[in-house]
Amino acid sequence: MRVSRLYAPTLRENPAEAEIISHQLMLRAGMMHKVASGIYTYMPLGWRVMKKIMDIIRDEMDKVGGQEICMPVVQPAEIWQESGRWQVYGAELWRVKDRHDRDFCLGPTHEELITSHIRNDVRSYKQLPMLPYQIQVKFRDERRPRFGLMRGREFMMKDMYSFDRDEEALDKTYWQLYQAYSNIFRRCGLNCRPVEADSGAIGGSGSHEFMALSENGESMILYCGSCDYAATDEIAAVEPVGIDQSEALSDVKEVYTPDCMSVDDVAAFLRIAPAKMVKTMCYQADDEVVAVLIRGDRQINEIKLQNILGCCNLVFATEEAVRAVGMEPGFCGPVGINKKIRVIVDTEVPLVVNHGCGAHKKDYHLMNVNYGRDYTADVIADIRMVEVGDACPYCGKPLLGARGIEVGQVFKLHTKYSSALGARYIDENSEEHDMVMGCYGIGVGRTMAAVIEQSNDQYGIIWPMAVAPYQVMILPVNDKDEWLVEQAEVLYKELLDRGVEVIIDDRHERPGVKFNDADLMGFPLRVTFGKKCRETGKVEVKVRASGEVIEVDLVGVADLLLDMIKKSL
RNA sequence: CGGGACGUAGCGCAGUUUGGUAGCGCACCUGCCUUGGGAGCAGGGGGUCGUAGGUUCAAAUCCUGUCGUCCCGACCA
Repeated sequence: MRVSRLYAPTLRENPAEAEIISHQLMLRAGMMHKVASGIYTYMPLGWRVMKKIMDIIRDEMDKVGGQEICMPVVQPAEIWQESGRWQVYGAELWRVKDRHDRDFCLGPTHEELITSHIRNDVRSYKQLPMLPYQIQVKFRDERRPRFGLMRGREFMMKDMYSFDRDEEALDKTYWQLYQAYSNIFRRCGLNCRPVEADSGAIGGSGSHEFMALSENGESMILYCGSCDYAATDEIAAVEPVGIDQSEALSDVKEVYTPDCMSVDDVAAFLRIAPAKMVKTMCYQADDEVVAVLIRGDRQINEIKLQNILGCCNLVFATEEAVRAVGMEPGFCGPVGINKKIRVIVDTEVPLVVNHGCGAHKKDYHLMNVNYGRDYTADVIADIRMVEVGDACPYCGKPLLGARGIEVGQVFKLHTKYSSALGARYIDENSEEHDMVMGCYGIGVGRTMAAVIEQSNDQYGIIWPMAVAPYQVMILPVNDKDEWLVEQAEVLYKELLDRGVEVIIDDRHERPGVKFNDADLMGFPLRVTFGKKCRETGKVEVKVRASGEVIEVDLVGVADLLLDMIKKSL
């Protein structure tokens, strides 16, 4: 490629809309254009990177027995109604109608569709496992698209679905994909960490997210510095910590606490630590109101809570709903609570001796309350949001925190979709079983953005060799020097012939402009043809990542470049 | 969906308070000059001021509606 012909409108200044570095650099390097909020055109440089990432993915998918297919973007409503997700999926599901007023949607994911194919095509255990995958555009009408490709409404995603005969086989497939994912992100040059994750609305249990570590990540992860444990803050398990456990139980005392609605108010008013309080929060879980108890200084993890309750909708109960079950908003407590209300208690609460809590009465709290003596729970469970410094659930060492970009996720779906859509097979004994499924996604654009987040400097992008849009840039400093230009052109042709992805900056520009664009676009290797070449026959090879400059004889520079490329792949 | 801000040339912005010929920098085109880190000089092209309506002799500027975009929050395979 010649830069004079390259369709890559570079910008000297950052567009105002871009907040994070990857978004800014992609726009400045002319890799993409915004079309609408969360919808982008990939320009030639951006698309070359996308294709390289996709090829790495294909290679690893094929290695584990995957077979690439391509399913449509538009899907009929029927299969979504069959799985029940037509109702469950909210406004994020982009619904459209055809000219006959029939319902369709733009696929946000393809479990329904692939399962409907497999149920028709696969009947016998002899055909399992089956591992179809695709790299396809997905649509999710996000409430708030953000950060360029990081969270778009239209985005490129690889999704594989596995169909196995039983849990044991699924487990094997799952860990093969887990390993394949580790390979993919390593080959893309990402510093990536798999973490235990919630399986979310897609259902099922057993999931890992692959997190590219980055300050700009949208997810919080907790990990242990001493062992392998790592999890998202959504599910990270925590060990309960006791408070004043040697203290003797005291008698319950009612105290007047005017205008003290929050834990902090009460704790300040009574001069006790918030950790000595227990707060009672009321949630609307589908049709039921539940009371949830947690230590005053802790936060409830609503994902853990929802998983324990097994409900679809979990929201904070309205004041009316709270009053309707006989409680006083702001002064809720577990003692003497309406017996019809389920009480969920965090594992730490029974370990707080002589704690404070609401008295069920406006402007009053109770002191010296104790679990077991004064009240009981329907469920005791870990429903607490993890905090940095909490003990690792495996080895007890303090957990560390980091932010991450979720670039991939592997799920065990079990039989959620196969049973809903009737994907069954016949075993050796002529018995029919639901297939056991898994699904495995990778955000391609997000992976590209994550690479840039992790690999850039003040001058621009620093592409790892494996995903660079071009491996080598040839840069003749002075285009008036015909001899010099000719030497550069000879090398350009030789590299092309030898299969190197090479680009030559043949523009009539001053050197500074060329150097800056080369740095911005981030090509891993740069060969500079300058005065030195005429005087000594040497050119400069500059390594973008390290800044290292090697002076080499023009003769043999192609061999050197091929060698350097090979070593960095 | 709640809160905040912004829509003026491809990009970054000024002009709006106090209505009166639409501007600056970058980019682009021509010429000269320059060629190892976004040079200089001279000339030039490009904008229904998001959009619809209203007030006014006169609207980028004031009023109303509407659309879009971004940020914070809520939400999220």
